[in-house]
Amino acid sequence: MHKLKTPELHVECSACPIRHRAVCSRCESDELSQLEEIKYYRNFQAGQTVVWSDDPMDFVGSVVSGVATLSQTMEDGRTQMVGLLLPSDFVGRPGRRGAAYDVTATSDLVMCCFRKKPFEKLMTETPHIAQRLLEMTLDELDAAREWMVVLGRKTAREKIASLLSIIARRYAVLEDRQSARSASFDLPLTREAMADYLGLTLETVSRQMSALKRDGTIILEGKRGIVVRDMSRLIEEAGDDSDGGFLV
Amino acid sequence: MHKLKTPELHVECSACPIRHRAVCSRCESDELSQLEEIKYYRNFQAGQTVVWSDDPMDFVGSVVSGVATLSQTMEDGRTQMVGLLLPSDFVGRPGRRGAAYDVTATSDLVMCCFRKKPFEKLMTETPHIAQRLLEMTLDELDAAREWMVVLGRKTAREKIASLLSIIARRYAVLEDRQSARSASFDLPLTREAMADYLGLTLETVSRQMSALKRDGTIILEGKRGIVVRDMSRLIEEAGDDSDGGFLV
DNA sequence: CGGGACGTTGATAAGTATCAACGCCCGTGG
DNA sequence: CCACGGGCGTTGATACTTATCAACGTCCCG
Repeated sequence: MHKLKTPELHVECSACPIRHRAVCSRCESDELSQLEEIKYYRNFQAGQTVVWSDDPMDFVGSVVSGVATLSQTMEDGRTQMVGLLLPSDFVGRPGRRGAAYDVTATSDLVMCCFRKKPFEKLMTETPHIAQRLLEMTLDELDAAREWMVVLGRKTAREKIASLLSIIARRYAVLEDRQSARSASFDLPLTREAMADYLGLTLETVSRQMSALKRDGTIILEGKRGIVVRDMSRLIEEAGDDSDGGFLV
Repeated sequence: MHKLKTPELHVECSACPIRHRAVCSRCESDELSQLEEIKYYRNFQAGQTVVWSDDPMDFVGSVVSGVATLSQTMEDGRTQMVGLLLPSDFVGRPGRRGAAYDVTATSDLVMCCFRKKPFEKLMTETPHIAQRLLEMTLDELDAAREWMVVLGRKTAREKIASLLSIIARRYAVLEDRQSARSASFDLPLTREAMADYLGLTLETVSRQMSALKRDGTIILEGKRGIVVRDMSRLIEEAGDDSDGGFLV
């Protein structure tokens, strides 16, 4: 499907693109060099599975570039995505043996991994890592709860608008363009993946995307390209009282 | 509505019913006595609001007894419950000024509170508290994600069965009766609160409760009393592949 | 006795899922 | 080089689940 990229063998932490957002962001240079010793990079192609739910997982790590999803599948095949992992997001849980969810790369993906045992040891020794991990986990908990509102109470149209504005917001933060009125980005998800995220069918996703396009809220450029002329309008469509961090 | 109970003025941490489950569970006796100094109890009547979303919140704390809910309300009044707080659960986020959600007592409630500033200071000094808080937050994140599957992919009947089995499980854990085949408990929620938790209307909740009763999966004793003769049957109705921790 | 909170049940409407057909794009192999 | 096929997306017709609107019942308290 895609060509195999040559893995980047090793990047200095100090030159790392997620240096000041990831789990290591609070570390001093000596702590960083300890991490440097136990870290290694892994590359995944779009579509590849990083780990399967319940498989033993002997590492934790950060997304350096690309996008991955966390999802859970019921016995009969219904699946629900429970997390979207963008650069700087953390994967894996210290103190647990197996993975709790399927982790799948939806684009080519680079991860910075730490073997779990040494990472756990480091965590008990360097509070800066544990502190940052707590902070990130609390943020993820907030995001999960925000998503519960989307899943439980929003209409299909609002769900789509919510997903688009969350992705736009997260890219804006990563690229430091948070105050822009407009946004354009490539959707890192197929219609089916969007459906799994939103608790809808792919047909409903497709129809609502068409509807938002017809109404001029978004412009579609090819299958994946999204242009949002007016973020505040999209946020309005999402039915949020909060502006989602835009235009504060 | 209910009589005001005389507050328990002070309980020794060592005699506290949630001593070994709450955020303090890892603490040594000297750490416990530091917590003892900054703690105070607050009582709430059923129906009372503990804090409103976005209100300043100068404390964090643990539920000692009773039940509370975390919920979020959209501009137009739609509300979604995003958490159910049972004894030993933690409320509030260190490092944030305002509350993120409405916290409401759904039964008479006793909370063990810590003023936020001293608690945050203590957290940086005693890793046992931060460690336990990280662990609890990761558990909550898992619970939130499990709930996303319920909200996004389950039918009304499965949602009701899921809620009942989660409540049964949590009570069983609190009371150390985890391996019982049957369970009976009082629902700490009205039909409307259940609906807000499940992303349904109260009418649908009522109908599905009646259906589960008609089919013999549950027995209703009055409005709130629930008897589950066979937990495995309820879990089957919930559509879970995991048994939710029962009958392992 | 009246009123209000809570719960149940019924009739109907609305939103979304399901089943099905079709279009586009791109890579592969004859 | 072109035809084929598969992955992905769109659109339509219809079915089904759940929401909405409404009536009524029960219990408890003033």
